[in-house]
Amino acid sequence: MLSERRLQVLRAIVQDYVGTEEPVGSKALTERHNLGVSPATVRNDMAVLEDEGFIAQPHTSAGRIPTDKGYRLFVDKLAGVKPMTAPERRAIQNFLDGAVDLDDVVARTVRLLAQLTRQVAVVQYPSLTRSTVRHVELLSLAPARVMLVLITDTGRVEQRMVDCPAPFGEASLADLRARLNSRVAGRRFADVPQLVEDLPEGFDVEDRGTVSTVLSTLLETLVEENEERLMIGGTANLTRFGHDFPLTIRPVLEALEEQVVLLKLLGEAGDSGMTVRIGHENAYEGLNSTSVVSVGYGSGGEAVAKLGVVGPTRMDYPGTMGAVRAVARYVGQILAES
Amino acid sequence: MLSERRLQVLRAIVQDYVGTEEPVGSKALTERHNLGVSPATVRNDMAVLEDEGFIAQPHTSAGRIPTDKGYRLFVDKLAGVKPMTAPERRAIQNFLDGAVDLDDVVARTVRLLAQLTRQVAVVQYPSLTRSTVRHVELLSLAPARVMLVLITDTGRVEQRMVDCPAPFGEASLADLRARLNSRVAGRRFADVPQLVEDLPEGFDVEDRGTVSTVLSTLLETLVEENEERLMIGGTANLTRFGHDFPLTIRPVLEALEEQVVLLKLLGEAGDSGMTVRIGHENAYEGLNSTSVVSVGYGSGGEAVAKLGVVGPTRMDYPGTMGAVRAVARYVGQILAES
DNA sequence: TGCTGGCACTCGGACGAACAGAGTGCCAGG
DNA sequence: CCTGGCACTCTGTTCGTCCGAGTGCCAGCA
Repeated sequence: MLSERRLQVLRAIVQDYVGTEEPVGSKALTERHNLGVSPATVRNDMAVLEDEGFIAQPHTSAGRIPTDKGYRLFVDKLAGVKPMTAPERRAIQNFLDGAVDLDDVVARTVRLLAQLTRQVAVVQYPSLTRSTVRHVELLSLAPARVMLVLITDTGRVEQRMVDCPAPFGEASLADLRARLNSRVAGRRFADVPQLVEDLPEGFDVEDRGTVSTVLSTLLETLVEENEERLMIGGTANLTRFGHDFPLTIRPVLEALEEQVVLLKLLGEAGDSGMTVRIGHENAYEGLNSTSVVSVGYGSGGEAVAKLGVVGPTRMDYPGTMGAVRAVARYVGQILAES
Repeated sequence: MLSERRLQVLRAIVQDYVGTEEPVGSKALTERHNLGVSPATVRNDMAVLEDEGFIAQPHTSAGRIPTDKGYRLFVDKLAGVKPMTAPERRAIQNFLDGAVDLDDVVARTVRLLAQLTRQVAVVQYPSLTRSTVRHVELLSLAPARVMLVLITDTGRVEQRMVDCPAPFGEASLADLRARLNSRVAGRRFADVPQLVEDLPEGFDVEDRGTVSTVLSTLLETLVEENEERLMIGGTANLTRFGHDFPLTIRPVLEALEEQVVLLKLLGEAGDSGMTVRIGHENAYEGLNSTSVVSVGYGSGGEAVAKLGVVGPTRMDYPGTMGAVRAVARYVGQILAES
């Protein structure tokens, strides 16, 4: 176990490095933080911290920088979550309150997060499978052509075209619409498959094919692959990283373009509470020099999706965590109201 | 007027510079292109081209690079549009055919364009005001709460919550839905305002307030500001630009984040045919060292939106234009089918 | 046992000189 | 009007030198 002072030294190193972006030496440390001991003592502590793997030197005769392990300890034990100030909270609320629909909420959230944290923001759309059905609408566009529109309690809307095997009358359509809604309205999407399983049986033989087609299209839209969407923003903040660019920024941009990667990233994060994944803790290689701070958000107590930011491992963790938490909270409120 | 050979020299300079990313000198030119004259002659031609402002040298004793004006001449007079090969065309079609809904079409188009051109792709959603109404749906969520869902012929769906001034019965809602659709279905969005103007008059006094509220919400969604959406992709390609990064890439990323800027950019482009804006021809300062190739696309003969790519002025114009044109064509087809 | 001041050592980054190479402009001759 | 030749100008690179920051270690002190 590390002594109290050594932890303080580590904390000081992280804070200074995050601020200056430069390796920090023993002398500078004692000057900026009054640790009450001499540089020599700090050097000894640093040697220990280095042995333990919490810090490293880029080369002999340079200062130390925290390792991923060092950041991990910092986040877990040494730093709290810095709460937003009252004006900041007010600004968040005002900004989000102006949204007109779900797309707008998500877009605003992304911008907000990016601005607050000065990093790349990622916001997942509310998951379909974890939402409840508000309404299913069926529209007849042509005798054998139906449009299926799904609306969730979080305001998300999905639509699909369905080509029917046989013409389908207006009356049958109204019938199907009514029966479908009475079964699934207000229920969780995850339960829909069981709820509609035996629905075709109540219909005339000639309509059953169409009913089944409609239902299977409905179920398809719930498949994981289609259901997850997300929005990102603040990529311009990547240019603040370091000045060793292309190598750093390239794989990050690539990762951000691959929604699959991002979704996996968010998926791996814990389901409740805030998750911080530091450097190599991220499975995806391109993100090995970045940290991801994410948290679930939802209209009720339950999380319907996640949001977070991606930034350099050298980031202001307390501030970032505070911003992420605050934004998630307000987005949840907004969704609950709509 | 420039002699034929001088134009050839300019063409060669553009081609070589695009290929190598390095200033091209007289000797290298005569070696790679058989112009049939000596380097000295080419030098004289270059001096003329430089006087006319088509090329420039970064510093004395370096080769020449094309100026914006040079690229302009190249695009207008010296280069055609390089058509896609048959396999490429097939790949485009296959890739786009798999889309399940409009979001998917747009998302796939962005990816495709980014891959084909290895640049940043921008795709605008079909404009509301230029589309026609397929259906307007009204759903009662609570006694005084209605959800408005707009569906266009291009598959775009918009929804809004409406808080009614008074409770609104299921019967009145059905009535409104029917009357509204009979008036606007199949009509252009741009005409909707006039078409619904006198609609409240047909209703009972107590319902008129609600009807007006619903209608004004409907009209709001058609306002320019909300109606334009777009998607971008391929930002990772920015890292291929030059190696003088941060300065170049930063403002571009910032511009791309600002949808307003992009929309304006696309808006300025000509309405029909392909538009190429080179370097300083772009009004937005951050894009002064980039070129934008854009073209309208649409389900019929008429353009409902635009798509294009943003890349360095030093880009393969014929290839890029070919890809943009081909993709626009196929997207139009897909939209017409759905 | 733990802290401190002192000291020799290492290494990277900055600075400057010298150099090679690419490319130009100009000129005289075909 | 084209060509070969020539002197000139710049840039980028390489190499050596120097400086400073920072370290590790050690002996002394509480």
